[in-house]
Amino acid sequence: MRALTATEEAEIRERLTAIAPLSPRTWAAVRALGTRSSLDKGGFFSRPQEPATRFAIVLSGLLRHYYTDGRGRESVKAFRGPLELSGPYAELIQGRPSRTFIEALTPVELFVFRYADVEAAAQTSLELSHLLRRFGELQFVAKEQREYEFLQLSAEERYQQVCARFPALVQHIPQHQIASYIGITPVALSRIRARLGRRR
Amino acid sequence: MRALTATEEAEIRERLTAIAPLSPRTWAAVRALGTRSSLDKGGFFSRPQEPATRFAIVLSGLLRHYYTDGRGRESVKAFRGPLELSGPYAELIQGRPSRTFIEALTPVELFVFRYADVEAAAQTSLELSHLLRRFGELQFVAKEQREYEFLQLSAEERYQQVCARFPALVQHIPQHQIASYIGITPVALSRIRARLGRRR
DNA sequence: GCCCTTCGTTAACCCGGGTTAAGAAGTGAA
DNA sequence: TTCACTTCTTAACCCGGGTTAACGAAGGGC
Repeated sequence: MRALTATEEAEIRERLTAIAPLSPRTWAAVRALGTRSSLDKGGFFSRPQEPATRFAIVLSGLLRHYYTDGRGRESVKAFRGPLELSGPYAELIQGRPSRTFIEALTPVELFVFRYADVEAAAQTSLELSHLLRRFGELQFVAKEQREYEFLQLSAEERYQQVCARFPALVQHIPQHQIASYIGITPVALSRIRARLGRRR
Repeated sequence: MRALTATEEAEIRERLTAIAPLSPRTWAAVRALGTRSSLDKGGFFSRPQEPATRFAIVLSGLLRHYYTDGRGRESVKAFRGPLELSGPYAELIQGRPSRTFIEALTPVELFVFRYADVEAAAQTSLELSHLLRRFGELQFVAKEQREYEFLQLSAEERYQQVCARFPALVQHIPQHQIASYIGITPVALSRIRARLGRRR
């Protein structure tokens, strides 16, 4: 378990500062709470039934958040890449066991926090409390954006949004996972792609 | 503009306390920031283009959050009833102009806050900061639940969820607004209801 | 009373996406 | 190399929901 490189530290700090102001003291406290950790491709950062206790900042690699229904059908909630935050957030908030798989799509390096530690620190730090709040708010905005896409966009339009927003992702991720992310089957996505290809 | 009744005060306080702990001092500060206000049926608490500056606790009545796309098609994001919070939350958070209509479906009594006031107060109050955080987290959980419903439930199942969760609402709200809430057309909802009726 | 609007229902037709199945191409392991 | 597995594509068929239109019922305003 290596320490953070100077570059990684700077990146994380900048990332957090973009969410909310972060004094040197608070940053030092946050940094001390995290530990570096890695996952092999195919490994899991979270699985259903496990207690939800940790979240992480992605240092490198790509993760996928998903769950399965009773009949084993997967639904992809999100993909997370470098400097994004990953974890079973809804379950952490609610103090419930995890219901979501978080899987490494590539080898992944993480900077991991125990949620309870951060929460405890936020009890005495306005800055940290504010950071947690801003973080929750951003998560909310992202979900509302997704709600908008389901309410007002067709599957084809949702696919084009994904292509526009995460061009790198579309290259490197199995297509059926993108289909699941936009709420359709792999076959349907294949047809959409054929349609778009023909049309151009 | 009347003051809050003792009952209303107690209800609001209990409601906020259920979100996060609230000392007498903090409660007094919060209460002092709000003002009572009312809307006639059909009135708007928020409209697109307006600056997003306020949110409110519903004292009585029913509100509907929705937006329209370019072609005037409405999509309902949420319904809000007594003791729930209403406001263009995503826009408040982001400091952007409102994009959502918030319409009174019945005459409505509100206890209104200016978001900037509450934010400012949270700069010096850990308790208030925590309250805002918990509030954002709950909003997030609600949206994630909605994402789940779009990803894994059919329109018919989504309708049954609504019936189970908001039985009162289904009685009193125009059906086409419920259709919009679950992401289908009024005609489709009518067919689903006919199907369900036949089946039982 | 009347008109007008809103709301819900039903029917006909179309189309997008689900389902199943088959096959092609690529990848990895034995 | 061969076999197995995954991924993607295409086709055929079905079904749910969108669209349009017509109709009836309910409610408000005059």
